[in-house]
Amino acid sequence: MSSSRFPIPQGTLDMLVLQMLSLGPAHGYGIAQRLHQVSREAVQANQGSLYPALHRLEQKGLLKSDWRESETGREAKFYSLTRAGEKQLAVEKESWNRLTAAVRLIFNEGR
Amino acid sequence: MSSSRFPIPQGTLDMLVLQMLSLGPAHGYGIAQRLHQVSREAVQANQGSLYPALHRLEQKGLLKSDWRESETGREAKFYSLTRAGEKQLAVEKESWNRLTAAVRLIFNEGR
DNA sequence: ATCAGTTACCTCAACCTTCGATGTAATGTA
DNA sequence: TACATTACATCGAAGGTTGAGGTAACTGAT
Repeated sequence: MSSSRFPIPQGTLDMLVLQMLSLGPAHGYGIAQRLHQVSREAVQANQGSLYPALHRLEQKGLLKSDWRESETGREAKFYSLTRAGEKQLAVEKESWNRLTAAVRLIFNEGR
Repeated sequence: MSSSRFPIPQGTLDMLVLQMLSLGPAHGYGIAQRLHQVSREAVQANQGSLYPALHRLEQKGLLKSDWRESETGREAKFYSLTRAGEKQLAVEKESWNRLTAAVRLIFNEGR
């Protein structure tokens, strides 16, 4: 409630979704929960961002989906990484690392 | 040329510009140069992103500008941080740190 | 039986930023 | 003369996030 939430920058959500799915298949709602828990409440995936993200990732061939029964016994759409998705995750991690390294340099210059 | 450039995520450029100006006043072109040098060629600010960013930051009252003679003896628009800009920079740094910390958690979970 | 809360999916318009292209103009240099 | 650099600017296209709204089924409590 009170903790000021930072915005998730453009493109970052895709990477986080791919990362979550690298731990195994999950449905949309579950991905949001994983993200929330694993980040210790820091990341709160908006449903209005998450579902479109899943759709475009699937359309790009980075994910595939099928309907299965969820842990609660209800039908849910489970997503899993494709080979291309794994590769893309590696690429985006690498980009992220370069970006954060650059920002670190920028902040540390001129102490 | 060959080094694949990562995109600067939405909102990040503003923070980087503020940070550059926290080192002292500079004109747009100079900010781009500082960014490029300080980041060791990793960040390449697009002029089509940079000038609009400067304009909106000034409009928000985070920067102020005046025309002065540049190092090369030509007229240039020098920007400098306002008090509000300094505060905003602190806020955005804090957000950035929370974001990167969260992403680090997400990546490290499940090694 | 009803009400609230949770699980689980989805869509849409508004907003904002980045990108790449394009344009102007002055200076320096080969 | 011609090209690269400095230095400003604008514009449309593209793309993703947000917040709001909507559907539906299941659970537990009153």
